[in-house]
Amino acid sequence: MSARSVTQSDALERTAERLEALGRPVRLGVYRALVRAAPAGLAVGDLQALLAIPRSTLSFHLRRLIEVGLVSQERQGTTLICRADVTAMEDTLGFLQRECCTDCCP
Amino acid sequence: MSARSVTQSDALERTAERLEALGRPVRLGVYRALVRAAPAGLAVGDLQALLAIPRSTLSFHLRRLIEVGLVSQERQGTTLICRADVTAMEDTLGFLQRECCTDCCP
DNA sequence: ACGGTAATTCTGGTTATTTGGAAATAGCGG
DNA sequence: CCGCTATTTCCAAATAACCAGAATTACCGT
Repeated sequence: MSARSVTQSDALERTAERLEALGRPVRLGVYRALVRAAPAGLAVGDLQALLAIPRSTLSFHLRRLIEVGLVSQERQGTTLICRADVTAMEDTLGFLQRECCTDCCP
Repeated sequence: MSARSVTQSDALERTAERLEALGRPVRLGVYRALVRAAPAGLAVGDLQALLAIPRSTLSFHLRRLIEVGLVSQERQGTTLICRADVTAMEDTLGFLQRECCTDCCP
């Protein structure tokens, strides 16, 4: 309805989305590798070699992480550099900690 | 192999498991309600009234949260009191923050 | 033991996710 | 434009998740 429609339940949905994205060992592994490779990032091919999973499978999971804003890509010639977006993670942890600290440890 | 078999990838799997459990709006909502009701906790029936979802559906999702250690139950007569287990969440956030802080913000 | 309340498990139908090979796309160098 | 490398999209099959009604278990009071 209103222009300011970022309600609390939107935040819950967005957080859930990101948690779900990280809630699969393969994807959490991908994300971890990217965080460790920060700030330079890692090419898709490097990730593939590192994690030893088929290209198409990696691509599928990367897309998931990108869709929810946890990872971003930048093209450099023929290779795509992937980077973890720390802001998204901070937002997610922030929601969790806020929820955790409401009414129980003020 | 060894008795001390809690490897780093076990931690990754356990974390992923918990993130997946929280990675569904319904379950994140359940968990949030329980955190807010801490330390007293909430009966299953109260949760059901609060969230307005069918009993069996709530039961299904609660089991998920219990299996991964995020929620515990204590029987009080005929009612089951549910509580959020803060330790599990702290472990999960700890893993995430540790991963986030390796090589990128020392 | 019986009746009532609280909650779980059973069951099935439906929908979403994961997976990886094969084919298609994108960009560069010659 | 052609070949080459890097990566994605397409596709089909196997698996897993979700939902909610009906049947079941658990516990208490009388």
